[in-house]
Amino acid sequence: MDLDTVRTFVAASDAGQFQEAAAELAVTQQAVSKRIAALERNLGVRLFTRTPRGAELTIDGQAFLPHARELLRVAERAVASVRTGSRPLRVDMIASRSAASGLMRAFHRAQPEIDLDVVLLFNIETALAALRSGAIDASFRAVAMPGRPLPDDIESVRVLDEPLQLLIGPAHALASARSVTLTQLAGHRIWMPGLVPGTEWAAYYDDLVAEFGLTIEATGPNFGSDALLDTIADTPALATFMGGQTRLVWPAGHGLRRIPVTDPTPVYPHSLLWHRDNPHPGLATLRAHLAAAAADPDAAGTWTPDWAIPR
Amino acid sequence: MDLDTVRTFVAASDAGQFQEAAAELAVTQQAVSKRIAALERNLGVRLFTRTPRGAELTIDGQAFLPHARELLRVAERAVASVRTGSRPLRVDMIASRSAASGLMRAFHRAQPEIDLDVVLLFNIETALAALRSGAIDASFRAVAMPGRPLPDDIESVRVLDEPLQLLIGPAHALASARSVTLTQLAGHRIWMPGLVPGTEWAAYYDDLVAEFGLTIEATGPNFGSDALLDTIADTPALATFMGGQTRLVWPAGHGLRRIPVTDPTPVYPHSLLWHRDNPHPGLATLRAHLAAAAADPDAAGTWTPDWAIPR
DNA sequence: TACGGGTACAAGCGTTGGTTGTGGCCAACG
DNA sequence: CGTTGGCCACAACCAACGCTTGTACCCGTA
Repeated sequence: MDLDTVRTFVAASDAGQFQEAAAELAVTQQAVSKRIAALERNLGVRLFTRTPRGAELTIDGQAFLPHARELLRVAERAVASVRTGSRPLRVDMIASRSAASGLMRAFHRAQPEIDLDVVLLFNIETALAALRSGAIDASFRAVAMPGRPLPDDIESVRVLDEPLQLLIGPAHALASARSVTLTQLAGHRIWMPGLVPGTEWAAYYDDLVAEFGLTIEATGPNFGSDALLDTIADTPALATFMGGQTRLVWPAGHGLRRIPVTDPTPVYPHSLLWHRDNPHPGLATLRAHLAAAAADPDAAGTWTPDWAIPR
Repeated sequence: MDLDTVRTFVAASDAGQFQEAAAELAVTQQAVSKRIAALERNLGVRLFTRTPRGAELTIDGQAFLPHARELLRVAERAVASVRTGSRPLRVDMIASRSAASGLMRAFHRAQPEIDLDVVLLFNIETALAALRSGAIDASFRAVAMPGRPLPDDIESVRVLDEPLQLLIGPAHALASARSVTLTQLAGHRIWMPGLVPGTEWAAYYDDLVAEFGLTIEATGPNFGSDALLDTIADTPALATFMGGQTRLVWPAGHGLRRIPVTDPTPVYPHSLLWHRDNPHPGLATLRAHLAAAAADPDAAGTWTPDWAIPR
């Protein structure tokens, strides 16, 4: 199906006749007639009843019309998403399931007129390059380069500390615990599939392992969270970490448990990063929204890597 | 833009390389390459970075991808809307602003997995023909043929009585009234633009006029509800009727008032009509939903035309 | 009965979009 | 360090699509 054909259908429907639609689209009436005929042939239904004074929609055409309009709307948004200059605000985040996603959903609810696009870049270095080139407008990240401060032209603000919780199945030794401490986890197998070296998540857990002597297995490809949850639920000796604010589709009947981790609570610190000179109007709105919405978290009793962007 | 091109983009993005995408789409690798190149030329941005072992998305490509998927989803729904056999439940109603629209929105919230399409047919005769031919599955209508009962193969159930209210501007003589009676309205100008002869609305107001001696002006084309509301707000001597449950975008600063009408309250009786032999599975669900949701209205103190479908 | 306004059909033709064939690039491997 | 394998881009060729011009047909109206 060709969107020009769909546009022709909508124009003919609005005009009530092919000739006027043809004039609007700057083609001949015969071209409109052939386009409509081709669309009808593709769909297998008649869309217009031709009359001596024009063409009016059949019932099938009436049913198709709103879908056609929606198609054109979506197509326009798709084109706008890559338009240079005045494109939607493009935000990078560390993972689609992270707390940053929740922040952006809340922002979208508060400012629905600001068009958003989310991308997931590989790591902080890619994100910084993209911020500087203008390919993205903002990035939710936790870290500077290892051991290095952020460059001068990148600004940042700490927006959310996401506490990690332990996710375990019903047969796990800690299944009945109200909470666990990090030191209690020493010796337990913690499984984090899909941790890619070079990413901040990998660095985060590397540091966590080094500081508290945990055994984290990052082996194996990531088959998706469903497979992960299945395995966790079925394997008594296995546990995994999960963002405490993640609202996932909770599988029924698995008996999965979330156990808070304390003394200290490992938190993942999300900061918003942006380029000093980025002129996108939505960026200022996003910064204002996050500044107003971000409750200043209590840093006592929590753990973050020392390379995190300071607040 | 061509949807085959968009499909090619999504396939190449999923496969991570053009060759595999080409195999899936049953075309040559060169065709995929040309399609992607054409899409990039149209959009003005590079979507993939070509590497010796495949192609991976650029940031622009990542931003475009969800829009492309959405485009394909919408296109599929559009095609499904006119597919013969197993198409969405197609429901006709008397007006997009009527209470039937609210009922269908509630049904969609309760049963979001049932795909719906709404069409607006001219009058009851068209609707009956469409029900019989299977072009539509259900119709919200108020009346049988004037003076004739419904045919045997059409079944019906009364689902909602919609009370009409008076809509007036702040300078109208009745602006401060808590409620008005129908007899009080005699002599006042009531303006209902866009009442088309041959429709049930026209018949409804004809009967209302005849029974209570009102003066209803149906003259003039319908320039849309915004223009209607503007005129009502600015003209002290003008009033109009409006469905009491209509939730419209209430214009600010107009000072418009809704006054309940009593003794009796004119109500518009909505019934659901369907063909006895219609096999659409969504129809049974809709009927069950409406039967459960419809509160049996109190008929005392209300007025409906005598040709309404009896309850 | 002619006219005007609308649509559909036919013929001609340029352009698009597919295929085959080929070359270039880069990583992996002997 | 050269060869091989896998992948993408470019070129040439060709069929098919889609637009234009010209024309016929239909129907309400003067």
